[in-house]
Amino acid sequence: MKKLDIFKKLRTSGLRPTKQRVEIAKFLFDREKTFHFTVESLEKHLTKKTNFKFALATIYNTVHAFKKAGHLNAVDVRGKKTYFDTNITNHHHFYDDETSELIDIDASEVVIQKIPRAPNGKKIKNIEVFINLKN
Amino acid sequence: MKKLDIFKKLRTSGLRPTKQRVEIAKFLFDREKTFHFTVESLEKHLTKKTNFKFALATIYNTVHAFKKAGHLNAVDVRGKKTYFDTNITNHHHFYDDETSELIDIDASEVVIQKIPRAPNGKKIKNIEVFINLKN
DNA sequence: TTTCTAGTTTATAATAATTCTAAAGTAAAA
DNA sequence: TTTTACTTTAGAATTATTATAAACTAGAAA
Repeated sequence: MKKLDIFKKLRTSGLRPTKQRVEIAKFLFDREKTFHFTVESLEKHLTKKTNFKFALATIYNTVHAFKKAGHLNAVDVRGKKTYFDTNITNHHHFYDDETSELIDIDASEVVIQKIPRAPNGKKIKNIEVFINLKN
Repeated sequence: MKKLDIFKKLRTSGLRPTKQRVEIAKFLFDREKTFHFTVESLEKHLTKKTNFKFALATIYNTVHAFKKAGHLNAVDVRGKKTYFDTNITNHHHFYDDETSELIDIDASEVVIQKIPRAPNGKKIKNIEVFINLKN
């Protein structure tokens, strides 16, 4: 991902490119494979990688701005922490309860043959499939 | 649901039938349709319906014992609170983000034609489908 | 029955994740 | 440059949940 694209992510999220935000955006978006994180894990990675300090509030704010702009997705997983996903394409997840690990499943790997129609005046926004794992 | 069944739910959860627990079990299981609740909403319903007082800790403990015994399911939903479901059969959900409302979908209403196989040494425990709604 | 014991309820404290706040700092417009 | 509006930050506040310990109670034992 080019440097310009990082700035574009920030700009389209309504965020000025400050030092912290640029590092967060680089860390999240400058990679081949998508990945999953919590605010806590992101903070650890960032401080380790950059030697700067990141207030948790800054990370929360930035991540939420990215989510609002559609550059990140939140994933609903059992437990207290919120997981985020840099994969914003329509896709699904394996979830391993024992390790709390999420694994992406490409949308093409899941074919749904039949679903009920949405209730009274509602429309279907999207479909999420969770395949829970055990050993 | 017969009174005996309420006591059976408690017994099979390893819980003595105390006043509070009997009321909780009656409220949860003595109904035609399954329903969804949080600990907070359950507390409100119980105090309104019975005029007793229920410490939150009692509700947490009881609900978790029911879950552990398989009489309740936890549902992963966006947001901080944990939702529970008295429907313990294999099934799916509509979720309405705007109203935070969950609606059951019978397992037979969803047919999945293709899923990927589980990763390295893992097995599939179950599959949950969430159909997110919009207006 | 009454007594005793282990399990229970309760209020409150502790914890954990997240959000808020207000002061000090910084990017970018003027 | 100077100014202004937006940011970062540390720490306080909030929210959901879990832990604690003292008072209470169901059910076994006498």
